Amino acid sequence: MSLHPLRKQIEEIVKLTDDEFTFVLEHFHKKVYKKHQIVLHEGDYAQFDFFVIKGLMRVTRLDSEGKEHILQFGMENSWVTDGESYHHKTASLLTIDCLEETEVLSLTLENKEKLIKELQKMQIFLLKKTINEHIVLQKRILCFLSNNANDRYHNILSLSPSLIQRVPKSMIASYLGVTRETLSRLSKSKLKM
Amino acid sequence: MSLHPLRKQIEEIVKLTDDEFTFVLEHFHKKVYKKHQIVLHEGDYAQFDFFVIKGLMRVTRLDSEGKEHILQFGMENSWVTDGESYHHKTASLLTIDCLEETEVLSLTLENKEKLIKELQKMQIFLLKKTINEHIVLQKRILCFLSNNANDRYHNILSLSPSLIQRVPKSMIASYLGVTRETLSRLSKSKLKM
DNA sequence: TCAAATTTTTGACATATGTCCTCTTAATTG
DNA sequence: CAATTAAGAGGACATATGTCAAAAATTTGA
Repeated sequence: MSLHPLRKQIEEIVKLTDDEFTFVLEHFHKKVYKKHQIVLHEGDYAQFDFFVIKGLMRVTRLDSEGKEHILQFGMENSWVTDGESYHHKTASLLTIDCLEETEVLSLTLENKEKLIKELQKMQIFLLKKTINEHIVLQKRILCFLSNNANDRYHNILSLSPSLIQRVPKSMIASYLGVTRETLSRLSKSKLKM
Repeated sequence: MSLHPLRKQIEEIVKLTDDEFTFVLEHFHKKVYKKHQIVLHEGDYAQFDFFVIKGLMRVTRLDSEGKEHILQFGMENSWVTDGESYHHKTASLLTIDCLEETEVLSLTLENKEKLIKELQKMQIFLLKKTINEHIVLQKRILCFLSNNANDRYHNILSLSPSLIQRVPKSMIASYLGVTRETLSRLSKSKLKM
């Protein structure tokens, strides 16, 4: 019998009883979005934090020249939102859409705050989860600081090999901060090594 | 009468009584480090999370070619540590040193965990603080994705004008991910605009 | 205050990456 | 299945950034 993916993630940090997990789940809403569906438009307020059960989401930002940059991919077991808009209730600068049909559990800020008040364990979980995400972001910054495009590409190849199978290389390029042409040429120089 | 800087930061998120703040402070140790002193060596375990009262710290990483990259500056009211080493008790890949004589309050992981168990408000503070730091890191990543060196430089100029006064430009260059020569040339192209 | 050390600037050139374009192939959809 | 769209590769050239060496400016310390 397989554990619910959300429960599995929570229990990597704090153990829950069946009743507690049922209680947790009551704060979420299950939703299914279609491929290409936009779940957060730039300028809107991010109402939800999404836990991805199945599928693939993408968080993007348009720059001043109209170019799109990918800040994050959200695969199974990832959490996806615009943190600034969600927590500070401001207009979002980001867009979130689905690259595949995507099933999520959505959590409003209200329900998140209710949940952490009612169940102390969830506050511990959220703190540790946020700390772990912080570590991941720091590593991504270090990757920008100390690696060229080729190294960043190989880095993501080894960190998320499955992602490369699921999204076009032009999106990987956007995530890495290079053009698709540059990425296309890197695949060669890699072979030389 | 001026509020203790740590208390001020905490109370931007949760209110504390005098007794509560005294209790919080008991979990910290005050330390003063000399200019150039290294407070975390690469390979060591990060024993402390530092809250900077006065002075300036720097978090760096050596890449595979021996080049140094600056991940973070920690001025007054900043928190500085290697999160991965501190929370996962692993050997640090980072080095932390002081660019000025620096006075800090240091917090061991043990004391942090004691504190959040004993005082629920501190858990809320730490969660919100971590969320805010997360937002800052995401913005830095977006800055790498969508801006060239010139724009990144002007970005930090407007975000942290005081930092520019306190550290050599070569360190700003390292923080921005460019060479000092490139940064030096940018200061010109800026004037053209 | 002066000499030494550090930091910044500059030049000449090399390399990495971006831009615009075309062509081919693969994927999607009606 | 056919028609359309999207993705990937590649050429030719432009621009941004890095490298190395040296000079100029600034800071530091005796």
